[in-house]
Amino acid sequence: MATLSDVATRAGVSVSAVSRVLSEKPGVRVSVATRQRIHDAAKELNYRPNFTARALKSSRTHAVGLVVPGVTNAIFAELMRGVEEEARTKDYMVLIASTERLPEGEESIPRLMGEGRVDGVLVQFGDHLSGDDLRTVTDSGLPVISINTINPGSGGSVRLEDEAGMRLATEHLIELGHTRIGYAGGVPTSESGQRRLAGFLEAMAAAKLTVEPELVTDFGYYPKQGAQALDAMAELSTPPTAVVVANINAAHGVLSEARRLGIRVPEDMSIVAMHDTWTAEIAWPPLTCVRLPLYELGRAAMASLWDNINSGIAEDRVIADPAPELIVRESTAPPAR
Amino acid sequence: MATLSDVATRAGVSVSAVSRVLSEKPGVRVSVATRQRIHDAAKELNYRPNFTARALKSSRTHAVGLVVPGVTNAIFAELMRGVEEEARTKDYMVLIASTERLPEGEESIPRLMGEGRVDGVLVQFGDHLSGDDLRTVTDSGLPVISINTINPGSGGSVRLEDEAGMRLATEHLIELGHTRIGYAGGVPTSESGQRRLAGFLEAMAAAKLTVEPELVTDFGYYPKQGAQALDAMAELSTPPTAVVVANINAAHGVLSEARRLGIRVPEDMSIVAMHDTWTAEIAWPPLTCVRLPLYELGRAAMASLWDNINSGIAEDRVIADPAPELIVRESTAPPAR
DNA sequence: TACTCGTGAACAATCGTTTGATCATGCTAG
DNA sequence: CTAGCATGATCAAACGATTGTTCACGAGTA
Repeated sequence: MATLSDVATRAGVSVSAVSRVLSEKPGVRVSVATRQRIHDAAKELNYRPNFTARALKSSRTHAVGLVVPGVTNAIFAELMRGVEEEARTKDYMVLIASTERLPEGEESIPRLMGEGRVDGVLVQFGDHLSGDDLRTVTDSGLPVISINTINPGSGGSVRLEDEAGMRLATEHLIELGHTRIGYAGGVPTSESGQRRLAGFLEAMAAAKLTVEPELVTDFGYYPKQGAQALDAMAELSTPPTAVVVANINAAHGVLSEARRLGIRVPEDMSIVAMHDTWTAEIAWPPLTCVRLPLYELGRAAMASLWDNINSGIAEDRVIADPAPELIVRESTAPPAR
Repeated sequence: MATLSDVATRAGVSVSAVSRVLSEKPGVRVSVATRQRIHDAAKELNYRPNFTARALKSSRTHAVGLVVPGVTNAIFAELMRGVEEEARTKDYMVLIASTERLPEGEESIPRLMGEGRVDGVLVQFGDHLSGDDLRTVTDSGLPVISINTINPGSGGSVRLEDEAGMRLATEHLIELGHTRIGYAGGVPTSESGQRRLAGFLEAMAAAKLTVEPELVTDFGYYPKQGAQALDAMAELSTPPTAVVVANINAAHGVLSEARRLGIRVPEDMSIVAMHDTWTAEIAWPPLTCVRLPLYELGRAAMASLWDNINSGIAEDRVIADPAPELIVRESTAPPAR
């Protein structure tokens, strides 16, 4: 690990000269000859600036934290891919902090943030992460971008067109001729969950369809909770002929539970899900989904955080490009008659 | 962000006193009174040691890099979960570096490693990452643990019982009565790929079954390549009645291609796959798999790296606990007769 | 009284970079 | 001939923590 002073010695100049030349700031007065010698020496020694020293001096770590509920999740993976890629273009690194299975009293988030490890944080709140945790984060004074939740405190946010997406999904079922439509939503405290429900209700209202309370569930976004939702609906005297599932992971649970209960999809029941990950295609039947730009959401989140870090501006952005798109596969069909 | 000297001022002592008290090294001589004042001051100011300063002084960043081929991958996710969790117990953070879609000439890996950002690196080589890249990594002088590949240079490794796993998968098909069994493997340059193929061949040899060369393919571990493999086998005058797929992701591709070609699974063809991720259950039919301890592999990798960082010892470990296990679902059945 | 020794705490150097201030040199202009 | 100035480079002070060394003080001993 060659240091600046190693290079300086080899080139026969001072460390400051080396630093200035190598950092290529405009307006430094160094002769062509020494410039050359410095570059040569640096190359010969394979010099790389020490990140910790740089970070200490400049109080910039060129790293951001990404706080997510869990990593074994295709939705998260897409998001993360976007974050990663955008970070690369900005010359940033990404530190993952999963809140999955956090022992109580766990300190990893405050530690991540309080010790100057990162220049900012991207937070995607899952069901089990509350506003309190968010406060811990925002109170740290670090730039924070929250993903899919409008940040109540300061700090910006990025989110998707959840409402429009759900409307699209619901309209698809309505167009197919369904009138008794169920809704399997996320936990009611989640903000994006509320937006999705709103989208569903809007579409139903626009079609003058009634929404019976027992057809609206809010167990959560995971496969097991999707299964729970289906159980609840299947128990009804007249189950719905179609279900809008607010999350594709939950939809996978709905699908397996349907199989277990002998409900044929889409013959007995149509399923349409929010988010289009690669798992939609391997499911049986392949899931009809509404594709929201998760990858772009990740990129936008990182880009916003970068802006926030560098200029302090914090906005709430809605990622609407590409627009929500219905991907029709084989889990939806007209209702049996 | 309170610093040591802020605390020192408030407690009316020197920074060194504060440092010694707060770091709780045994054998420091500080009176109970000042000790108390220091602790109080630290608490009041919510002092947290600055990570960059600490790292610079101690040349320990308490962070490791995790280099993986891609993040949108259930196998990787399991692995990463293990790494994460073990890292947490060791008070380490994980920096993800995905080699997916790396622009050519991309420098992110050498940068990650060369700049003193991390204390060590975990590398999982995908198909498109060669020994050359590995050399870049090992040459940096940093502790490296390679995952699922025995490191040709120095540095330790952790891997799974690929051979035993494939034997288990193959024996399952043999026991069901299959004799004409195909093999859809990974790219031949991959070391774990070679071990898996060996396991398959061993099991076949032990059952005195012949392995026709055209039934052994090596397109790769991704869904599309699984589909390719099936295409190649379906074209044969007498296709196999069962296929061992060396990777579950490829198996998903096999399944959809089978559907496209009108091959019923398991009636016309049985499929057994390596690795058991949550996607196995959402597939149709649910995939019979061999479960290898991916999560434990991740934990072991991180633990090994930690050992390597702290004591310089580098071993090649095989993670054999829990042992490979066959999970029978619905993609395998006796051959039609 | 003078000396040693233990105790509790401060001093100061260091890690590798960055950057404002300073300095030596040679040249031009008055 | 010298003040003034642009040029090219060095000096030195940070950033925040760690740690070997030194120092002041009082108690114990000869």
